[in-house]
Amino acid sequence: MKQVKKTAKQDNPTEVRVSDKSLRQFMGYNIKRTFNVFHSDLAQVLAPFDLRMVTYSALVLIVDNPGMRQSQLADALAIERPNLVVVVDELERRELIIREPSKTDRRAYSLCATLAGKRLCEKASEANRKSEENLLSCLDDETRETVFRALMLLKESSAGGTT
Amino acid sequence: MKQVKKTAKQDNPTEVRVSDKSLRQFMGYNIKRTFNVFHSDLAQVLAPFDLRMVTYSALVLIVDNPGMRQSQLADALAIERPNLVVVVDELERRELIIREPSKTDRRAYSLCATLAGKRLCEKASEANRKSEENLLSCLDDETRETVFRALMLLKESSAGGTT
DNA sequence: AATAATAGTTATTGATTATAACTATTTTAG
DNA sequence: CTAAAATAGTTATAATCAATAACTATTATT
Repeated sequence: MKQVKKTAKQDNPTEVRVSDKSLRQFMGYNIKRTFNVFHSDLAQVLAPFDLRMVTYSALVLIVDNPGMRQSQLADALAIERPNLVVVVDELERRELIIREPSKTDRRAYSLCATLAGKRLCEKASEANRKSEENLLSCLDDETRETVFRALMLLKESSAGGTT
Repeated sequence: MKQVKKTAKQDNPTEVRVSDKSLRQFMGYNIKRTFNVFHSDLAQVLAPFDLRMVTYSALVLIVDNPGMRQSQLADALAIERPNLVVVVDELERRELIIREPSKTDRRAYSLCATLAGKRLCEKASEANRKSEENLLSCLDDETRETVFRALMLLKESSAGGTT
């Protein structure tokens, strides 16, 4: 991550504060900056569990959708199949999930979380909830609900969701 | 959304729709998916101007802050100085900005937009506004304002980013 | 039976992001 | 004033992430 530094040079007229007021008028800019906050926060929250955002998201989806296929997982995560392989490999190596051959299609694997996987998932999600609660503490309940619904509408307005 | 194929396998229980309901409960997840929508939209909007998100953002900041230094720009964009060099190089090569040696500090450059840079910036911003207006059309004015203020609060709650 | 399509994989490339070290200055400390 | 530290911009390089083509083994289509 990037740290903001403060220079000692204050008397120089070119050292005036940088304005991003034009960019702030765009919703996309504000969403990006806000996402950065949530992203770096989540990275810190997940670090103790040795999970990254993508491995965590994958684990949650597998816990919620036992028996799902890798291609479904790739679709849900909006990442390419080849890039998912290493993610699933890691989860399997750590015995958080198992890959068992599908009974009905011998090309495919069924992904299921192990007990350890479910436990880790629950702990990580609980930590995530706590941390988000903290981040969201600056908003009252009604505002949260409004923002929540608005984001749902926005992200589904553009069909598919795949980047 | 992805449609499950109507094949003979439709009766296979593993072919069931994937649920992301656990992830949806997290604001961070919804913000990320929403950002993806805005990001890919912006990429399409900027393509005709031969601008990427980072070159566009840099240009806007330089237009708004004439004489700013590269290190200030890097801070404002939250990217590393070395990675900014190629961005500034490109903007200068295309004669959208000029890099002139600072009068007061011979290590530094003052960045200023050219007339062409200002014009391109204005056109790109106008296209961006139109496109965002379209994306935001699913929200009424009051909701937009609420979301806007909420994002401002959230992104500034965690002290960082653009000063 | 021949052909096309799919699931997962490998290899590879390109883009993005981060780190270390260099130069030319400027600032600070003794 | 001089020596050491800090800063602005740069280069080179490494690490990470995302995208594409092609391969295998199956399954589906005609």
